Amino acid sequence: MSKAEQTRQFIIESTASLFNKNGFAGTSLSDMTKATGLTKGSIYGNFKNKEEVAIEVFKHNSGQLAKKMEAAMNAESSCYRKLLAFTDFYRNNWDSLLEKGGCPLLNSATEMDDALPFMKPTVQHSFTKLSSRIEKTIELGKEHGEFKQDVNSAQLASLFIMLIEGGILVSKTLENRQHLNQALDRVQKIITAELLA
Amino acid sequence: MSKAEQTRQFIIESTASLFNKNGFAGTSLSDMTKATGLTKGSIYGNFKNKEEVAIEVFKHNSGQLAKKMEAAMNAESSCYRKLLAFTDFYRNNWDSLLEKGGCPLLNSATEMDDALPFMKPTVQHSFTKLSSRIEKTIELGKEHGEFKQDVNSAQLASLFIMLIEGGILVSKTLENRQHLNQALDRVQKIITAELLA
DNA sequence: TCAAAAATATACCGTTTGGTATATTAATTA
DNA sequence: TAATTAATATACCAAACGGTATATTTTTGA
Repeated sequence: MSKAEQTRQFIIESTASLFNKNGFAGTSLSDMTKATGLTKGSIYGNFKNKEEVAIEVFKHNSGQLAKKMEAAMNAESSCYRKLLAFTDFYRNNWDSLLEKGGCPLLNSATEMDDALPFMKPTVQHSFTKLSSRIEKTIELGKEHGEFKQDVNSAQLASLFIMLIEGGILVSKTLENRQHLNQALDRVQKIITAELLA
Repeated sequence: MSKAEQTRQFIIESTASLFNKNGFAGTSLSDMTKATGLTKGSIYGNFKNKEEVAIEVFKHNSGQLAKKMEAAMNAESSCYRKLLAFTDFYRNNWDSLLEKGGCPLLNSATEMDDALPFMKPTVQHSFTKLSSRIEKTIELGKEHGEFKQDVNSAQLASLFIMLIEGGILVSKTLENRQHLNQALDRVQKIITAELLA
């Protein structure tokens, strides 16, 4: 990794929670120089502009989350337990998620859709990737005979994500993780009641 | 209504979708003067600062929504149908909600929690109010013998809101209202399957 | 180790930011 | 209708904004 690549990565990591917490409009270049200890010249030597940093930061934030989740799911063998690992992932990482400013998908999607057109494709892709990851797990479970054959995998995946993101929103807003836990319980209930063969 | 009160209301209404779409940090005073046709002097003659406008705009946005929803629910007599009116409210008003920049609770909650402490109590109150409105309808249904006695009203209300807000988020992000519709279908399914006596 | 290239810092640019003191206009009421 | 008060516009402020040209320092590879 060249020096420039190192610095790029350093800038991304140093401003990761800054952008996730305060958003694009709420994060200034002086915030970024403070967080990195670098100067504007250095940042602009490694990135085209603030937009590029924000996109890379979002990719980093959502990528880190996806990587951790992937590891948790891969540690399980059955598809049923993979899905449980998916829901438990949010239970087990709630505190660290809060520290970093919450779910980057939720945060960026909210600011992006009306105000940051340059972010839209990236955020959409991130959502689709998470959704299809769950969908494929359900599909595989169907092939293995673990799950019922007549369920709509895509719809269930989307439903789980809506429940969980809604749970994160309410729990964060009301500062009470019980709401998210209830949403996760409900997802697990749906898995056992409607998915298991 | 005095001239000042009229102007106050005019400023709030003129900047309502501006704040809902672009957020607090993404809305500048020049955006506000453009939207109102008024000058900074006039705005600051009627409001203490930008924060006060943002708070009043949020109250207006969420209040309008609550008022419409209240009307839809009050038009029904049975609690079961009141809850259906609640879910159908989002189906019937999706387009107009999109025009205005989406759900103000969702938008403000996301920007508020890490970046806008002055907004926190107001947004929290708005969430609680919506939740207790649903909770009370369920409680009333229990009293009337419409609903099962052993359900947890507060938990169900919170669950419905999480599902719907998550549905709004995903539908808006992926520009496909099917997701929200599915979330609403699920809420209605829960009502008939778990709530109806 | 030394020159070429790459990375970082400095110092600046014009513009916009949120906010305010004061002047002007419009509304109210005696 | 005239005097008073209230509402709005004008003109300004210092600070911060995103961004850049250039100088300086570090890496890098020969």
